[in-house]
Amino acid sequence: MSGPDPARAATIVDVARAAGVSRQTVTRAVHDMAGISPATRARVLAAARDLNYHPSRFGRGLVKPAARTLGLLVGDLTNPYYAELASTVLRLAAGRGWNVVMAEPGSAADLAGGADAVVAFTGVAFDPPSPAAPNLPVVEIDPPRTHPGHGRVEFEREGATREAVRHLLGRGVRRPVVLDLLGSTSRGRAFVEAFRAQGVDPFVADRGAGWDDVRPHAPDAVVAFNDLDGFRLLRDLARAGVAVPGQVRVVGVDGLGVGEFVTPRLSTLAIDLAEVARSALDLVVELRGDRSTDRGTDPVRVVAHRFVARDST
Amino acid sequence: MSGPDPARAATIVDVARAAGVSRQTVTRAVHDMAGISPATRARVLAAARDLNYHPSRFGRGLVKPAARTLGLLVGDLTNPYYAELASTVLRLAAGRGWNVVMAEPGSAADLAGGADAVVAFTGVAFDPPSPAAPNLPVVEIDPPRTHPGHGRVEFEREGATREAVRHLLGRGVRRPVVLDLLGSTSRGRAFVEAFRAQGVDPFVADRGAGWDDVRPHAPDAVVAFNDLDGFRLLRDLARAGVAVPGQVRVVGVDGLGVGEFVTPRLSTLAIDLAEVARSALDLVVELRGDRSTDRGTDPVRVVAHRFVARDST
DNA sequence: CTGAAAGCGCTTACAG
DNA sequence: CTGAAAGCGCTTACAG
Repeated sequence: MSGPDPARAATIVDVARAAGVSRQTVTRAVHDMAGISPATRARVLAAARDLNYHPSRFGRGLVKPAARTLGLLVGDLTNPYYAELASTVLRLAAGRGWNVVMAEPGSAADLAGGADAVVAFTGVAFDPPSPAAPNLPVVEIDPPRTHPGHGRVEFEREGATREAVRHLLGRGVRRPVVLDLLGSTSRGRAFVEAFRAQGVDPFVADRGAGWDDVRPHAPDAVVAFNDLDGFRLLRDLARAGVAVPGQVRVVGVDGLGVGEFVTPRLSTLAIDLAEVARSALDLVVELRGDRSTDRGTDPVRVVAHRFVARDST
Repeated sequence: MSGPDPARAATIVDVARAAGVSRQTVTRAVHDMAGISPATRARVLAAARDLNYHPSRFGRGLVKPAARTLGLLVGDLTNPYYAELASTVLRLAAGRGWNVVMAEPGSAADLAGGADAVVAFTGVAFDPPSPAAPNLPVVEIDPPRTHPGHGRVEFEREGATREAVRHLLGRGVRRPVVLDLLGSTSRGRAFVEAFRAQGVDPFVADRGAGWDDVRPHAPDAVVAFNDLDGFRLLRDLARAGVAVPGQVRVVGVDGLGVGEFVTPRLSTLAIDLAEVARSALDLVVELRGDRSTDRGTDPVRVVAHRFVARDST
């Protein structure tokens, strides 16, 4: 009684043996192909069931054209900003016949192993396991620093930031506070510079600062790090009995759709995430085709923010 | 001059030939293994670069243990409800060593081909390509109907719904409107039954109905189809100058975190999506191990909603 | 440090 | 209607 090792997963050969047929007859049954008698098909399918047979993706992929797989590394899906980008990428990728394997930062290593190309949008730099995945096309969205060989979708913030600043100044703002990550990100720097260019020196506090931390500076405007932070600030101001935009004006960054539903509706720097997704996928295709000669300059696309004035300013 | 077909992607053999070495030496170079001279490694890597060589996931997967792949089919990621579930599944799956390939409904066919198991959470039933993926473990979350052989995570709504109804009735509600998908879903039916059990017959309108459509019924409460719809309704009521909860009380369904930030804060039926995700992954594991004998009853987990009373009721 | 051989699990012609 | 053979692209022992 030396049957097949039960610890080992059943293969097509096990099924063939159990059904008393050849391997290709199993293939025919499983794929519902022509040229097989109903009786044989039933017998094979029963054997497959009994053995809990799962066809191997790898064996199959090796021998017939399979969908390309795009690795999508995306910061916290819980933030609608990332979720919306992911949603668009999913739709676009499906349209182009790609599968998408997703991960949030931390499980990046596996991602590179299972993907034919990677798009990363996390706020931190992405370093693929270099030699194990040679020539892996990587596109980073709004990366904190450039990485030679990677494609980039860059965000143009200056124009919209200047517009937001003009908007605030035109409404009498003189004591703005900019909330930014310690160490300062490009979004925070853009606001600080735009204010200074207009002769106003903003106070910069850490992103984590709440209204209580900021209040001593007697601000008449606060630039939140992103919309989600802006929502929280709006709530805290309401609780503290501070009128928005009457006493304090608030601006967010990201352009979340739900900003329409908070009170007051949050003004924000929005970006077209569908365009971002489209640009990223274009770059992936471009990088794949690259013969890796003349890689003098890395491919780049630029997408611009726009200022959306709602009720909070 | 009959070089390799340029249309065909380069394989390990092409690289070996170009570098003048054997296949396994290419493997050594690419995986940064010991037992290869620096000079050889450099030569191989250069050849890989020149030929734009991408190792085949399939060839590799066939021969060494690879991460399992979970297919996650999820309705519109743009809804934070689905996004939060996806986020949890991603985290949990990564912790268990699984990759996750995601899709939104429509590209389901490819999903089944590239995954070792599927979790579906879409609001519609999921039908995998049956014979081509025999024994594919499938778990559906809150499916509209049962499918023999599929695992299910079911939502228990009755308790929380009764609680919400008691809450409303206790505040004087007598003319509630329930917004539901035409054809009625379990969430809508649960509300209707709970109201009737208390001697109140609610008016049922289609989910798409706006405040203008509902107003003629002079409702003193509206049960929205989900939180997102509830946000919209809240906005429309504010514009129409209707006081919430003073004149009309509003309840949502889903328990979105952002419900904390709209005005008034939206009362809702919440569900612990982390628990839902955990249950689904447990079922996947259970189904994979199943020897497909004694499949008398399909595995099921039940997760209960709870009523979260905020300011809109 | 390097290579010849075997084999992973499947499908695609081809023969009968 | 069914099966024997070849081959997809890779890695893992094993030999030198």
